[in-house]
Amino acid sequence: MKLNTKSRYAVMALADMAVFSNQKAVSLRDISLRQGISLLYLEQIFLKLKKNNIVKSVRGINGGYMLVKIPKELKILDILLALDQKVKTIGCKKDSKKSCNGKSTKCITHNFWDELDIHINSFFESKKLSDLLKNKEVRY
Amino acid sequence: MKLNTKSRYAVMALADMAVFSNQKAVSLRDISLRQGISLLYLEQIFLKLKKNNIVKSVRGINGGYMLVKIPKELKILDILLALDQKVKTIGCKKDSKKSCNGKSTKCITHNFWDELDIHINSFFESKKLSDLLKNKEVRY
DNA sequence: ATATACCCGACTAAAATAGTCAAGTTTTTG
DNA sequence: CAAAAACTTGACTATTTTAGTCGGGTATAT
Repeated sequence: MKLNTKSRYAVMALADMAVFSNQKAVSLRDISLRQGISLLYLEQIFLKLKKNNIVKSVRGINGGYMLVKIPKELKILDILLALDQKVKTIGCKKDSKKSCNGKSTKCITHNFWDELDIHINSFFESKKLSDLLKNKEVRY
Repeated sequence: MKLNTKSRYAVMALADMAVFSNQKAVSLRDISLRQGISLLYLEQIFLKLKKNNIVKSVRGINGGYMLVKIPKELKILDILLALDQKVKTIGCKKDSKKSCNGKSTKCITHNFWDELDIHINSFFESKKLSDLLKNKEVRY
């Protein structure tokens, strides 16, 4: 039950941007240095964030990325969805051969997993990027 | 963000037992047939459930497994822990080279992941095996 | 006796993960 | 204009994890 590094790095990087951008574009190079994330990997991640309209890019020297929304309005869920990290704790398609068929005693647990997904989803839905920055233990 | 099949099958199998055992041991063969889970895989799963005192075994003909606790008292969390499915959504050890170090802006998000873990954990902690059986849509 | 069912460690194929690499394009600044 | 900074994109790959299987046990009811 792990979140993958792409999602984690995405959230870290966006939090970094929220802290360090002052209405200016933040370069991946800077994020890479501050957060210790491979630049090449960040590029891959930001490609998706851009496609999903989480960030916008500024090309050329002094370019970089900017948040499309203010941190207070950016849901963590939207970040995860941008990286295809659907919160679906089991892959139980109705008509797949490899999984339960929804009938009889098979999938007794079906509704339980749905509840779990809702529980987790609602957490990510309720949390905004700005919520991460309130953290007392963080030093800038 | 997926639960592995071992954990899922464990919960399914135990729910099956709760439904079909009448104070009698339930054989893995029966569970395997009803739930469509490989017998060999079930054996591996039940080995762990037994080691962690979730079930007890009865050997020989007419043998099988029995729940140690009644479904109302068996937490889903205990089942997951038996299969090493710790709810730890990121692997962020303090002194690992591969992860954040807890200092400075690195791991801005640290506390957030902790919160997430707590959120999910408390779900599994609050749910009992008996909660799965109330499901209207299940037909026996 | 013998069939049924638990016991247990080792093994493996396939998929997912966590990146890297190469070869660009765009834009600013000197 | 040239050069450098920084975004763009698809393809590639090593490692790890997952989802099992296999083989050879042991215990016990009938």
